[in-house]
Amino acid sequence: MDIREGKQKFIESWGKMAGGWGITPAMAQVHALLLISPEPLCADQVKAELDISTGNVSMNLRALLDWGLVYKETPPGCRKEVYFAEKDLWKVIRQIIINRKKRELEPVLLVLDELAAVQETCPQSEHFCTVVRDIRKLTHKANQTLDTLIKADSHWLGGAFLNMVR
Amino acid sequence: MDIREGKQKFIESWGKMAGGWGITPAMAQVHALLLISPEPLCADQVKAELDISTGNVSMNLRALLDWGLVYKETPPGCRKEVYFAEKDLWKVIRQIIINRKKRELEPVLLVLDELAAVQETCPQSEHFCTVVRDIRKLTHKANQTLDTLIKADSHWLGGAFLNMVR
DNA sequence: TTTTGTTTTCAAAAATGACTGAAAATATCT
DNA sequence: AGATATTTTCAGTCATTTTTGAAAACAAAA
Repeated sequence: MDIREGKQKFIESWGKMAGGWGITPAMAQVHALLLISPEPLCADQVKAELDISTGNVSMNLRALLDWGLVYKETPPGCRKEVYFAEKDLWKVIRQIIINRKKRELEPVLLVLDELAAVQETCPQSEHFCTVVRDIRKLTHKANQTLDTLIKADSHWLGGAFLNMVR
Repeated sequence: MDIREGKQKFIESWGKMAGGWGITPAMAQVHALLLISPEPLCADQVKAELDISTGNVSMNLRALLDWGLVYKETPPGCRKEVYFAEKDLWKVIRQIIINRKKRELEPVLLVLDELAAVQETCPQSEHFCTVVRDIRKLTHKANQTLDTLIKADSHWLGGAFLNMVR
């Protein structure tokens, strides 16, 4: 397999995995392209390589910057801005965790806290409260665990996983 | 907050979280309903409670059975089949991990293994191979970790998370 | 300040994915 | 077997999400 084919396949696969991680295909492709590019790229180059529209490139570069997965630099004496990806995978994962936690876990946490106010007045509500309590406990625990992971440094993060495997 | 309002809110929230977990809204709603129902329900009751079509109920109950999140029972002397959810949350999470791993992680693993065949013949391909190698290592590690989690019993699973938090 | 090159915004179009409804298949009961 | 109740399937419709493209905003250079 040569490098051109490899790049293409990589970008395509990264895009496919995206759905499951709360990332749009285009965003994932831009990220993949920047990940494997040794040099920073400008918006135009990204557009050309991936064959997606100017607006799409702009929006997704912005999103990746917001997510903390990509950085931007303005070379002196040059009008274009260039972008490059965070290459430390643990940092990448951490950023993804942070974003998904905020987007998905925390809203649920809020609702579960609200639901704790339901009174147990009948067999049905008793069962409901038991289930909600269980989920609430677990969700809070997951939330704490993620907070710890987020604060931990990359070395420790890898180590923790390794420990679980052993 | 009374039980009716609580149920509704719970089902709605569960549906919202669904997107991020590779589950359709309707599937999540059916699951939520069965989770908080003290008694098993038949397809018709699910349809009535959630106000979704017969076909949708059927497809999603089937999917939940496939995922191992819901069980089915045929009460003797009765024509309808009734469904009830797995209530042990660790089992639920384990099933979700199993399914998502199969659907999302394993295909990527395959591609990465293929990409290992790219030759390092230029600076660009050298960088490409480095990135792919890193991702590949990490992905395999994640895969192993998940395998361990899946095999572990519920008690240990909770314990492992607890340890990480500490 | 004007020109020129670049990025952002956003309404509309396209693509994707989920849901419906009715017909077909299956299962149960008499 | 025939009648009836239940479940499954799937093509078509509908809703949501993503992408486009062109105009507006912005920024640097002249």
